[in-house]
Amino acid sequence: MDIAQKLRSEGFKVTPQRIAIYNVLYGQNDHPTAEMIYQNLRKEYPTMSLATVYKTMEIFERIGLVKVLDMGDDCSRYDWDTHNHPHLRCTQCNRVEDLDGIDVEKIQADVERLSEYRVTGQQLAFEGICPDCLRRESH
Amino acid sequence: MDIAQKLRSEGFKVTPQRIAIYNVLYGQNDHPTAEMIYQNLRKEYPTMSLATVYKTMEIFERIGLVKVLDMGDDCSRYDWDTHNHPHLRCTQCNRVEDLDGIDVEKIQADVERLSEYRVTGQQLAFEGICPDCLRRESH
DNA sequence: TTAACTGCAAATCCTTTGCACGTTG
DNA sequence: CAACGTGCAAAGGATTTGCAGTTAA
Repeated sequence: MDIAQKLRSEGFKVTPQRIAIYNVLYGQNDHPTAEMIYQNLRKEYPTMSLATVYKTMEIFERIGLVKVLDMGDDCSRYDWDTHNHPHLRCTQCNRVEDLDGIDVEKIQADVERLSEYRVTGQQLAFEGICPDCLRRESH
Repeated sequence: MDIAQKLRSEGFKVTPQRIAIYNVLYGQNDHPTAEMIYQNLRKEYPTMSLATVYKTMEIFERIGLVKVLDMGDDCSRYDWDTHNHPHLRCTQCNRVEDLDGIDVEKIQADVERLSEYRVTGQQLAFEGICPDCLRRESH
């Protein structure tokens, strides 16, 4: 099911803005902020507004089309890949990356067992220095 | 080493406000927000200001006396227990709790191996429904 | 004594909201 | 055509900052 169908099936309308915003997000792997998405779209849609980006993201989050990330740098970042996985932010170049290979299901099961919570969400955020910046540092 | 000594050894002055703020934090296990600490202290220190709480927390964080938590509810929470451990927030009563028993060192080592980052910080935040609220729900 | 700290008020930054106009279904 | 969406501007809320008066060392 593509975004247009997903939106309609959840009772939302399909607009050029929503499609464009999703495409920006989907096309890159950089976990952009609302501002980054907005700047990216201004060229093509001169009337695009930041408010529309935020409103769209709220809908996308609600219907499971994006995951909102708190990476500890005072603004939300968005990920089109909504399966649970950890993220890393480089404190030097500020990039945010996905990390595969961690068994998040096991961690969540452990958390449920140890806490007796019914866990409904998780945010595994790491910060550090990325390989590129480490290399740059050693010169 | 107590807070007074720690502050002095790091070149900061020891003030009644700083001691009071630390004591509020240390005395309870509720991971309070700046606002909660401020409200808690107004009785005893009528002139206490929110700005002082924030400025104090910044210093405490810098010298390793507190850990700042992002629990996804739009405001920072503070934890006097700075050893790495996961936190849980109940989405119904909004409490934030510590969780012991997860091997965070192993997770961090896995993250470093898989990503090749030098990891300097981590934030393991879970949300869900706490045992009390689950019980309340089932009535 | 003096460098640091406090606390008020104002500023800042991200995000949300109100509303008139435009668009989708 | 009725409900929903857009985009501007203004509001909101957490946090930070400037600064004059106060305090720790």
